[in-house]
Amino acid sequence: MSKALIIDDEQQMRRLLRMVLESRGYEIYEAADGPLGLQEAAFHRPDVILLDLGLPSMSGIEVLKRLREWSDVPVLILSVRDQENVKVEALEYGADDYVTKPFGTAELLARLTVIQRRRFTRQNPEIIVGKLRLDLLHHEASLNAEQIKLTPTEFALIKVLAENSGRIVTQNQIIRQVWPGQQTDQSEGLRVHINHLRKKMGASGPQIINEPGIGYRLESEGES
Amino acid sequence: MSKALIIDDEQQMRRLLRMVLESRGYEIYEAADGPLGLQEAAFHRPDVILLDLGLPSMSGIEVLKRLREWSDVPVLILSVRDQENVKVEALEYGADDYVTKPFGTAELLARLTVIQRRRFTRQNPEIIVGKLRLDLLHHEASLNAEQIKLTPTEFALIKVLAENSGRIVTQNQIIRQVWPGQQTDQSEGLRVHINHLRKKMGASGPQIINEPGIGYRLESEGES
DNA sequence: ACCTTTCTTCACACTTTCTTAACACCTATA
DNA sequence: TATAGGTGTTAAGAAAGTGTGAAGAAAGGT
Repeated sequence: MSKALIIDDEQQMRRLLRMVLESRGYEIYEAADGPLGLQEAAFHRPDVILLDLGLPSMSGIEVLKRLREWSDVPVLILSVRDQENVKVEALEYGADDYVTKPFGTAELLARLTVIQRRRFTRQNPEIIVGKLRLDLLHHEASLNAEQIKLTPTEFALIKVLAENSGRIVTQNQIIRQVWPGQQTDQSEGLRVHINHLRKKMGASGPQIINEPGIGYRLESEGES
Repeated sequence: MSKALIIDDEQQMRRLLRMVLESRGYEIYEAADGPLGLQEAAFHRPDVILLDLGLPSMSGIEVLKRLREWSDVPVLILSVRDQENVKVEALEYGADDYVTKPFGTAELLARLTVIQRRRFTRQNPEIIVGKLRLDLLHHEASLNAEQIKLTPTEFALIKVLAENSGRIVTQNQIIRQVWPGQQTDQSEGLRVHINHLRKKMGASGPQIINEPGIGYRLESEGES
């Protein structure tokens, strides 16, 4: 049975979510604000977290940030309409998906299933981009079936790029996921690590393309 | 190739749907009543199900209910006019959309595409104006599903226009949002960036219309 | 404590993007 | 037709962003 943690300050919303999720067999924990939510997350180790962005005392973003320093639990964001910027920020900090209030229960459950399945497949997990293969379980990378040695930072970096292969990943997205809970400007170092990765991957594997002023994009070798 | 399952008791309707969908490259399975439909769904694992609400022996709602106990496959409801209550009920039980008989094939195919895409793609914050699509998370822009490369300033500019598409945005409004905290007169540069955007978007996408003395307006290609 | 590995910082060359400026154009008005 | 205000277009210098090598700092293992 999956455990779900609901972090929302409105009791009515918590009750609704509890009903919907319990009917699907979830075991429910609730928290009315951010600090409590983090506490519950640490204690009960839920399999998925539903996080409201409009919390009192501590913003949802802040909760997510702290959470991501030590946990990879799937997080579904609950937001109201017209918070586009905040939603983008939440996804950059590693939220998995979001639904907009008010939402249909069918949509909510579908998204929950999807993000949980995504994490689950990552327990025996690998990401493949062209000739590059990342073994997330053993933190090993191979190119053309030949193993290449990556440092932890390099691995975290290529992982972010590979998860979004073909799409641009902004520098903020990268930095927030590779160096969680860091406030110093890391964009200096980012360039260096990108440089190292390019050297190790060479010309035969996927290419790390720079989009000036925005970020980077991992492109499978075969594509245009 | 996508697999589609048709659950309908009228043979004539099944034949019609099969023709339409096969011409679109779907692989078709059929079932004449609810129990058979569930069986086929479990066995073939279709990518989408077309479900008639007026079934004998087991109602469409009942089929949907049972289906949703173990599957998240997108379901398109086929209903006749004057079944509003049933349609609402179907949506509450997790149907994705419905069409009313008799329906046009174009509408049917369009809805199928939409609900399938909705299931499998992660929802990113995006703005869509006609053929133009802005992905706010990845800072990507595409026109006719083809990616176009925009610089950061260009992206910020088209974003402001797209958020207010159809409406006039004054030059001051634009400048304040694209160059926040700037006091030097930026209206010189604005014209240049507008020019670049027009070139990159060409004649097929939305048009940037100038309203002399006031500002600009983004107009979706189809409108007057 | 030592050595090794990894990370960060810095300097500088290079590339892309932005801003500025000049001028052509378009439209309304006298 | 002349004039003026606003706009479209182009080009070039300025600014910002990026690639790269190396060296010092930090972390980890022995």
